[in-house]
Amino acid sequence: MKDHAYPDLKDVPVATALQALADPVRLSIVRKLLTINGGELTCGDFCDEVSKATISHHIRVLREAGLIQQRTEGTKSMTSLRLKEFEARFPGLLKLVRAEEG
Amino acid sequence: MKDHAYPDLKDVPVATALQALADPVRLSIVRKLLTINGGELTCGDFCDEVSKATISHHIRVLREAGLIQQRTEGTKSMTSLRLKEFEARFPGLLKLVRAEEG
DNA sequence: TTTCTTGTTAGACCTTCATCAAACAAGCCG
DNA sequence: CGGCTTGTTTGATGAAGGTCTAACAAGAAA
Repeated sequence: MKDHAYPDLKDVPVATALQALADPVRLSIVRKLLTINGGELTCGDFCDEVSKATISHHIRVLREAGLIQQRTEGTKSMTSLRLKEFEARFPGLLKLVRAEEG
Repeated sequence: MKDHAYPDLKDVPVATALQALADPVRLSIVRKLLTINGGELTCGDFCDEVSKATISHHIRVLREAGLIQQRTEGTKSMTSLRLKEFEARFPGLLKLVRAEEG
């Protein structure tokens, strides 16, 4: 498993960020990451309702929207939010997601 | 043309608001409304790049997401942002849209 | 009334995208 | 080495939704 590149947040358009968050599965992923306060989770931790292939797809969308970063550890991919950077680029957006505990 | 109902903002999920704003045409509509500082525009004012049927569709999506309100005046439909209410429900969201003058 | 203007709706078309199974890649562990 | 774990990728499928034309609705204007 190779490491993935993730974008500079100043290159991420608002529409991309909004679109990334406008999906129930991705919203659920982000919320899970928010509840553990900036900690790391593996893809497997998100596979409650959909297949690992689907999760892998959504993780990619979130990564390309600048929301998350990943670190490879053995066969696992440790995923965490880019909290400070994302908040600096899109102030208040994550707070809206956190507020509604759906 | 009959008047449309628009939702109570407390009943609008975050995902609905994000999805409404995650489209280039709708983003452009909202930005036009933002530039005139809470004023009113007709559907025709948005028909630069797409047909009036398409605009009507997008206006409906925005209305059902609680972003806009409409007032009938003759054959025209005066559209304006629900600035205060939307800001109260989703603090900072419209500011993100306004910030990026795309 | 007839015509024009403005917007909505129905229907069709097509792109995007969410989803899955299956195959693959790559690191761990016996 | 061979099997196990974890993710990724590919290809197919189906649903959602953006777009248009054409038909319609309703007020304005002549």
